[in-house]
Amino acid sequence: MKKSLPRSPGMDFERPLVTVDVVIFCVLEGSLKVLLVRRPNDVQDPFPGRWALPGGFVNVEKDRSLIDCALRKLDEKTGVATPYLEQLGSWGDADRDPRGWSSAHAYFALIHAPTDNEEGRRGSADSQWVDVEEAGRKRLAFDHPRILAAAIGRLRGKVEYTSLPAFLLTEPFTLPQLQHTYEVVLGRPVDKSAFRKRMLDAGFLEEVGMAQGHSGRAAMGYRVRDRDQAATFPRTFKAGE
Amino acid sequence: MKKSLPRSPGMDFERPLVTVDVVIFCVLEGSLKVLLVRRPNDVQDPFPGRWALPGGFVNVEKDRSLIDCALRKLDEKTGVATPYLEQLGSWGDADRDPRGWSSAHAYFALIHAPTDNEEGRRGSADSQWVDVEEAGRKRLAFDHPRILAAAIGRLRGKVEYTSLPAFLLTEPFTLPQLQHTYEVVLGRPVDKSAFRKRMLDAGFLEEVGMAQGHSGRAAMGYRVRDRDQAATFPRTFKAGE
DNA sequence: TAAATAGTGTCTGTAAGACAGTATACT
DNA sequence: AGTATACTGTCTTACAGACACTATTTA
Repeated sequence: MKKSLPRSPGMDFERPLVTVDVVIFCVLEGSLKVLLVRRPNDVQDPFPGRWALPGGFVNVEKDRSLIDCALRKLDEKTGVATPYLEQLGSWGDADRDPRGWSSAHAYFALIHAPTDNEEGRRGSADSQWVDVEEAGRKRLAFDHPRILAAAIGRLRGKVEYTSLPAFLLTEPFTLPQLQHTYEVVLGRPVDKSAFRKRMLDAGFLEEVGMAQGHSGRAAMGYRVRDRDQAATFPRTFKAGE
Repeated sequence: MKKSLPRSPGMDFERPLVTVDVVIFCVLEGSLKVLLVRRPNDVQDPFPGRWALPGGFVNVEKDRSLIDCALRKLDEKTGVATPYLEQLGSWGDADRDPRGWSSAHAYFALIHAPTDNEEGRRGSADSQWVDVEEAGRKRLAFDHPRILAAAIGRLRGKVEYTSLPAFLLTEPFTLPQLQHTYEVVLGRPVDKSAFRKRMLDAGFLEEVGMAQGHSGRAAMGYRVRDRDQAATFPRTFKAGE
């Protein structure tokens, strides 16, 4: 297969290792969590037994593209096939992997909280949902601390002016639920009236019937109109309630 | 060197090709330009003779990191050592390079217009400053059309709420010059009064004495306070003058 | 003194935060 | 009826766009 062109004379140099890592977020038990996996406890392996972001080498046979590779890893770890997925950046240098010059393509994904029957809410022995604050303090493998920090920074930043938190909820959801998700990610309260105006004016939500089930007045249920892209607002949030 | 750990059994798979490409912008003759290079006219080579973005394979021996590699390519093509440099994204799949599965790390750089004595203003036979509109219509090598489109989109987008155009000018510059640069990149006029308030309030500029030399009233000269990061504004521009 | 360009002041519209008020569900 | 929650209306403030005005330079 391939090598349709004659092998150029300049092509016989050492190639870097290429990995894809995915920072997977969800909101669970009222706080923002990230999925960490435990590296195999094998002395052959770099960082044995340490927590790390899910990821691994690109498989030239199986993966048609970087995004395919990211989706594959996400599906393997969470069973979620259609998340919000965004490229975060890439990190590559001679020292980040003891096995050699390596470059990592990092993605970040937003998924709704796992239900009790899938894979267990709290994770398993080699895979766990960890509070972002706590994950930031852990001594993760490779340069995953800076990748995680970049992901959290990007998420917190974009929440100020996009509809990203909508992808952290199961549909349909109500505006109070969405507001709560914003508050969890931002780490501060936001004004109810301003919040509702903002979300409804942005026009990315679609009414989908009343949602009942708890005490108090019933709320309108919504879903996002176009799950392939986030809405952006013209202005950032200010202080709050 | 390296290979300090025993070669793991799972490490003998095919590695993708890894390249770094740089989208280099400047403002020349009143319009936004991008640097294109001509690929060698060699049948061994993919896309012989076609225009492409400057870039090439990561050299594991010479490049300590991806950014180093990007800076090296920029310096080789333009002689500029301290540009504004930002990671744009990465593109990788089985088909973008006929020589095999390849991934490209793309950066974009903003530099001031080349002076007449360096390398020639319009470029040379194998390297040319091209208007972005025209470059967008060219049939560039590889998937460079989509990388270029992403870079232009990112630049135009960020100009709405950052100080990026300041990096397209030689220091010191005046506020009218800066406004003109914004207008060139945005492709539309902006209001003078609002513009000045915005720039001065953002506090990223530093007065550096009056600038004379042409007809009309002399203007204050400025330089950016911290060349390592762009300022961001709370709001986006609206329509204009 | 006129032309050209730099810089300022004032008005207005828009949109968000504050917060109190109204509506509708369940017990 | 009372409580809990969803939703709306009104006031105020901040800030950007519009645009006319003043200031300072060169010809």
